[in-house]
Amino acid sequence: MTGTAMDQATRPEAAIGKQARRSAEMRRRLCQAALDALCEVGYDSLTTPMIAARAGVSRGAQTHHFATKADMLVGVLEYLVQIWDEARLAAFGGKDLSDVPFDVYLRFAWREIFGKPSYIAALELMLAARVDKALGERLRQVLDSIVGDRNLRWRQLLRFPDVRREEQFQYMTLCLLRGMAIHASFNRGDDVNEAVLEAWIEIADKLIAMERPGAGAKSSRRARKPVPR
Amino acid sequence: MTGTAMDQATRPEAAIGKQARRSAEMRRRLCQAALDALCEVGYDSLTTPMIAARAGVSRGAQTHHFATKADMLVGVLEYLVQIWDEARLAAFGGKDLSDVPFDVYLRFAWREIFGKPSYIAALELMLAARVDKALGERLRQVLDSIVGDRNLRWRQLLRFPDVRREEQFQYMTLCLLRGMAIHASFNRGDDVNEAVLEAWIEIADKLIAMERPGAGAKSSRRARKPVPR
DNA sequence: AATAAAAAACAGACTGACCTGTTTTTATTT
DNA sequence: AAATAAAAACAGGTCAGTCTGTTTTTTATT
Repeated sequence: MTGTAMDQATRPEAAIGKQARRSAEMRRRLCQAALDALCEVGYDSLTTPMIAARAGVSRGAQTHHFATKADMLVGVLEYLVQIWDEARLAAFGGKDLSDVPFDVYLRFAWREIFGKPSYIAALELMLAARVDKALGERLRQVLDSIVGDRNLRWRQLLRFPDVRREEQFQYMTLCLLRGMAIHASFNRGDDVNEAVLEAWIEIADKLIAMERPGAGAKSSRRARKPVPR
Repeated sequence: MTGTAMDQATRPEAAIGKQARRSAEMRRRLCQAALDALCEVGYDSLTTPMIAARAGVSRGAQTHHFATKADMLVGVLEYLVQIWDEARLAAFGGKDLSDVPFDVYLRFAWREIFGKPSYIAALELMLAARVDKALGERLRQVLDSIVGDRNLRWRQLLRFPDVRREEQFQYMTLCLLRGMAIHASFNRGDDVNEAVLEAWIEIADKLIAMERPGAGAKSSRRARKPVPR
């Protein structure tokens, strides 16, 4: 019906016109409401009327912007990705991550992304994608669109000579963070996650030191210039 | 109404009577059907009529054994835990795990438990528990009932002098496996999990060697008697 | 042991509520 | 005036829980 969700949702809201701005604002409100609802009631109980009500708009307005529920869900994930981006920019700016110690970045990732309730929403979407193949394809597309940038950031962060091992390390950390998110959700009131995070940092520091070319034991915590050149 | 689910589901089906056996069989069929359905259509689309239909029983029979949907879900998790137990027994018997190398156990855990589609079902239940507090309490109770045995097994497996660090290591591995399960579900057709598993084994071996008292580099892969005594 | 009473297992239908997607109407912008 | 945005009502379908009735098994009684 309308253009794809991404076209409008991610388009920088420049001076395109009044209705475009109104439209973008409405989409944002709906996505925010949907995300809140998803966090609060869970994927299973999430309904389109409820999203509209929370956004304070009619169902008609909603269906105009998001024709189907799947469209709405894709919109939510795009919105989330946007939030993550903004959080990263707020923490590190657009700067090269070569100067950021691994533990600093990891703590940021847990605190601002994986440890937040909204990440559970993302997980629920991913699990829902398992059975709804069409939705899954669209969600994967959203996440794939940032995988390139993410790899680049990790490249700056770790700078393993062996890129294959670097990727392994990256995915391992990702799996760990996701697992921690689940643990935090299910066994709440449990401080084991903090300990696990610290333990992984400890291990990671050693691993990074081992993988890097001129390795000293604590090389990862004090970063130096990106490339000696 | 009837006794708790566990009483009947886990009670050894000895000569208690014809009715008890029939009941246990029916519960088993329903739980198996519910698990299958959960794996196939996902938590969101799981319905009670659909479970009954798959089990080939009437809805009346179903509601007799599981009055509410939540009862049914608790039953599924109990059933799953039972399956995991059986898989472990089939692989290692009831024997002490002190002789089992870590990598063997970890590979088993991935192959027979976390890497299976049914583990996603368990994850979906855990995520559903986030919003349904009452269900969550019951599910946690089911899983808590095995946490003692699990800790014992890991104690045999790892034998860290520092139990605190051992627990850390255990939870770290658990988080990793859960994260891998999600990755396998969402990004299927991806062999990165195997690599991550191997990488973790490699790291773990070193960690185990470091934590153990008389440590040689490869001490973890060739296990020796539980306690020198 | 035989029979009557009670309890448990099973079957099928019903209901009130709610959800998704669609269609029809009204308002706002260009 | 034309097109887009928003509102409101509608239609078809489904689900969870409940209820009534039937069959099978167990227990109590004589």
